[in-house]
Amino acid sequence: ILSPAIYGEAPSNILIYGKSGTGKTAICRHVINELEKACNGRSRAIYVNCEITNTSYRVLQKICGALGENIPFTGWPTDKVYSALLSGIKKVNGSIVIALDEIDRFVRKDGDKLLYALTRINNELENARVSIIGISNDLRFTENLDARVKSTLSEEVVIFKPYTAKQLEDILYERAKIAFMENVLDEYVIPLCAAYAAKEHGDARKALDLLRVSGEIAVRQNTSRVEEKHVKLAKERIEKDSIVEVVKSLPLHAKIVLYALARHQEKRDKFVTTGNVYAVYRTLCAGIGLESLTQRRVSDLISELELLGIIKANIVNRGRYGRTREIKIEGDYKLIKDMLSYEIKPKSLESY
DNA sequence: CCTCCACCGGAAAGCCGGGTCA
DNA sequence: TGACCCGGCTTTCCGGTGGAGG
Repeated sequence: ILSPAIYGEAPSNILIYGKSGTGKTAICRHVINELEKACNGRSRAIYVNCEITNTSYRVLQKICGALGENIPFTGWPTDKVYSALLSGIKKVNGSIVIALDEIDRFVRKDGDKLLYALTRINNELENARVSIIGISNDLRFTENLDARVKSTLSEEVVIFKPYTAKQLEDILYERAKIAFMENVLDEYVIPLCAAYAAKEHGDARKALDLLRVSGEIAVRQNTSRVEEKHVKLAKERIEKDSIVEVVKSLPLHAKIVLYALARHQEKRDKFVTTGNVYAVYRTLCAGIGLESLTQRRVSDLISELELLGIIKANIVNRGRYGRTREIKIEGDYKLIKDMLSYEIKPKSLESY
């Protein structure tokens, strides 16, 4: 699709979709590098990761910087930045390919104004042409774009399918050759890593993490070989870490609700109802001198926790005893409880 | 077959911090 | 600088509901 750029012509705009770990970024960067090499300075290719550079201004600044127009990282009015961009572009006597990675994050935060400007910039140019590569892992992100932007941007759409287990294996074998000494990997280690990752929408990054952590665990255990059990341990550790991450970043009240649930579940292993959780939640709030939210809101928080996959909440009808949700923490509630008990310290823990 | 429990979940409006604009 | 807007979070209000028990 990009080959016209080699002759200084403008390639079509491209939208690339794919789940995380399917190689969008890696391939895009590689292709862009090759492109720059192939066209020998005639055309230019610029890569911007919008997850880090996530405001219009800074994206523009990045692009201008790459075109040799230095702009302070804050302070200029937008129109001045645009004219700097224009003069930067005019210096190039060919086409310019701009890759915007994680474009959905940026649009969510800053809207589509910049994209609109970029897709229309060609109208003001004579001998240079700009085309855009948008990379997103959200298939629906174009839905809330300006219709004109949407249609120009998706001249070409490329979808990256998730890797199959077999493909993941190939990738892992390739890397293992570099990372491990010969014959330290047990025969089933790589297929197992691949299989785990394939289950999670074929995420190659996950597969590689799994293999690396397995290796680290084996080293720490002073064994000379990496075996299946290490992979299993690695999987557990990665899962645990990600739960810890999610729980840490929860808003305060969600944490208290979760803590209430964990404490309740510790007492009785059975499912807990919304009413139960709410009662415990209120005493916890009172304990730390915090205004409690309404049950309606807590009900929503519970739904959010379920969406995050930390808890399970099924709606059940218990006839005479009403309709409610049966809630349970997925996996290790002790871990969650211990984590949160540091943060939430009721004055009277024993009151419940 | 009816009742009524104990919530669910939609709608609408208020609050608040942050940003925009003239 | 003040009027205004926006979006996220929260409250208020309320209609809806599947089935155990009468």
